[in-house]
Amino acid sequence: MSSEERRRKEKENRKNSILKAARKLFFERGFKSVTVDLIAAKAEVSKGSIYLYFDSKEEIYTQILISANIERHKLIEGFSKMEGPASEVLMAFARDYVHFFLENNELFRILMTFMLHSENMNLTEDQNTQLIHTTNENIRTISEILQKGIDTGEFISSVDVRQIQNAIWGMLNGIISLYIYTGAPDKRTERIHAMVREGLSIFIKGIKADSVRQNI
Amino acid sequence: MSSEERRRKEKENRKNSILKAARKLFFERGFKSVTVDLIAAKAEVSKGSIYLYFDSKEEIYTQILISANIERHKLIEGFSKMEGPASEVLMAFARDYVHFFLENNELFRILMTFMLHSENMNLTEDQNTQLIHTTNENIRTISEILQKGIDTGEFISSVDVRQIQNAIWGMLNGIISLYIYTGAPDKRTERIHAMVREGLSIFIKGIKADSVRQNI
DNA sequence: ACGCATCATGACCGTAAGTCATAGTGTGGA
DNA sequence: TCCACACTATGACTTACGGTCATGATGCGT
Repeated sequence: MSSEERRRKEKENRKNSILKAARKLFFERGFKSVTVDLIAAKAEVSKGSIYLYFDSKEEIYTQILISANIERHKLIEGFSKMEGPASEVLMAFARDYVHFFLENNELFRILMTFMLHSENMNLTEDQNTQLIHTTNENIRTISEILQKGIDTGEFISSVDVRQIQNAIWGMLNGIISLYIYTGAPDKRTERIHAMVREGLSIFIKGIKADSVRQNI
Repeated sequence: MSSEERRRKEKENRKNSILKAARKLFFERGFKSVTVDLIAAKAEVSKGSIYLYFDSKEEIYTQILISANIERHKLIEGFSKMEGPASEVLMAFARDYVHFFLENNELFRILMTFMLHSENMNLTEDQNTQLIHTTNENIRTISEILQKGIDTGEFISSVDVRQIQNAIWGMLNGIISLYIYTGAPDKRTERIHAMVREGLSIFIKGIKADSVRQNI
């Protein structure tokens, strides 16, 4: 039915405009200092309406990461199909990943908050699953690059791809946390990227086929 | 003066017993669901007294990490003086570090909360400095181990020790976050340790002198 | 024994998340 | 055209919690 369809669409729009307002506020001031009343004011709806579309402030916060994940997924699909040595693709991916979260500081905080406090986020099973799914979808790229490297003989085949994916992901997240903490803008950014480059290239050296001949 | 000294001591005791009560509660229920009234009840003091010793709930939370850092420092001093190949010492350190935070989940959350939200923690400059200092003191061990490895020729000398220290630290923290998120106890613990072992050993391979002969 | 300084207390305040009774709006049928 | 009904919007209200402060207790030096 056309009217029902329009209804659904309008509902989706309303939800999105709340999300958009919330996103802007959270990015400007962080989770704690943004009140639901503020979001309501910014989105030009009443507070009650917010709770018509979301169950809690935490859900709004989470939802922002989910939609960012989905958007981002489209942008990074290319990496796993990229030409050239897997090691270079991996470096490029890492650079992009770090760049993305340095530019979107608060998104990273959402990710970490979720990782560290998933139980206290009052999310439904569905929302939980969705967040995990979209996140996994994005980091799986690392596995794909690693696998390509193994297939072409560039990387040794004795590594557990999934585990290395997680180790690399962990390293990137850890480095980003470090940056967010030391916090300074500008110059610091370049140092972080240097750290990622150096750290990852050592890592790559460790899985390169020709550097471990004696171990095979 | 004896009476003034006793006063100071009693004050310190009071502070410690509040800290002890708070620690127990935070470890059981996490930051958010522990109220200051609860801490007061557990420590058998009034709420007002709590604020005689601490400026904010966040300060209590932070102080717990600081004292844990200090205690832990005594325990890990040994690592940098440990006999044997630096790579093995590094592995042992990593295992210990991860083990510590897996056992003390909430301490890790405090660390990360501080790293991600240091501005919103309402800490005085002093408290801030103290936390940074004690944390640095503990992770500097990594640098010391790396340096020893370089000095004995086990590791290549072309690496930036400080940067590698941070990369390794980041990796460990990232992996711990991942664990806390996937959360399951028991079996998961062994998988995490396996991930740390594999990740770090690849890393070590990347900085070992004899695996990069062709790069020198 | 008195006065002063320090410490302890819990009623109280302000703020913010979340709820709900009430009001508005648009749609389908008479 | 108008009515009834379902769905949506609203903001005053409730509740909970961090933090404060006026009042009272305690003990030390004189």
